[in-house]
Amino acid sequence: MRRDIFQAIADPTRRAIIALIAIQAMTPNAIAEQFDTSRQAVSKHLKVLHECEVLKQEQKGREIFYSLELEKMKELDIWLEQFRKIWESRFDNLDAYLAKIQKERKDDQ
Amino acid sequence: MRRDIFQAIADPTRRAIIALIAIQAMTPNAIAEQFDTSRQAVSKHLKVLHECEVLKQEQKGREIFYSLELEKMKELDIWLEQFRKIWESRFDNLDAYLAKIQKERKDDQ
DNA sequence: AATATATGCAACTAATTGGTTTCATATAAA
DNA sequence: TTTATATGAAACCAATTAGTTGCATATATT
Repeated sequence: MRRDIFQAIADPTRRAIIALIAIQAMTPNAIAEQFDTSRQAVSKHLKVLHECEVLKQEQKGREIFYSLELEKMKELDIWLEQFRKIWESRFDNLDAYLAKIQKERKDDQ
Repeated sequence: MRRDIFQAIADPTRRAIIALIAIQAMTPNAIAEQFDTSRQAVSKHLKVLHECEVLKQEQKGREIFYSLELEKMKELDIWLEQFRKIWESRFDNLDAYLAKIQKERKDDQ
């Protein structure tokens, strides 16, 4: 089964769980209260996120606290890097273009 | 049907198509040659990516050139921003911690 | 010790996905 | 004008997904 950060964030409920947990560690019950779906459905999402290593668990008695594994989010950031380079270079081109037409206007004077 | 950038990049073939097209605009046939799947399967991926506005089309005679819509990739970047803030603040904490123990060592001397 | 709470797993289901093959259409080349 | 090429759409299929309900287990609480 495909288990990666891209598949993990494809589902909107999972993205909401990630955003929720980014702020503070939470138990499955506390998380489930924030959604309209059943506790078990949330539990399945947590399983997926844990298998992708997006979340980590910490057992405290009968409770389990899930927290965000920031390193995994960085993987996404790294993938995005290639496009960031492109869009920055396009801005550079725009800068160069603006400088060019500005120079031309100056030359016209 | 859910059609967003997150769902668009969930599939590895689609991510490969995006990366391929980021470099230069390409026709469906040229793209399909890069993959093991059929031209029609690639065509379906292109349809999804186009519907998500990740790709844009430009018709030239009987050929269609697909190119990347960088703005859509920025949407992803914006979503990531919230986590970037967190991990930067954690690094700040690490910096503060390192400064603290360094000071303590100094005090011990 | 009996009961309540927190959690995960199994079995089932409807919808979606990613692929295939076949067919239709539009443009270019002979 | 006939033929070849580029592309998308339709119908179908197997696998996956996201949800449900019911059950099992472990830890607290009474």
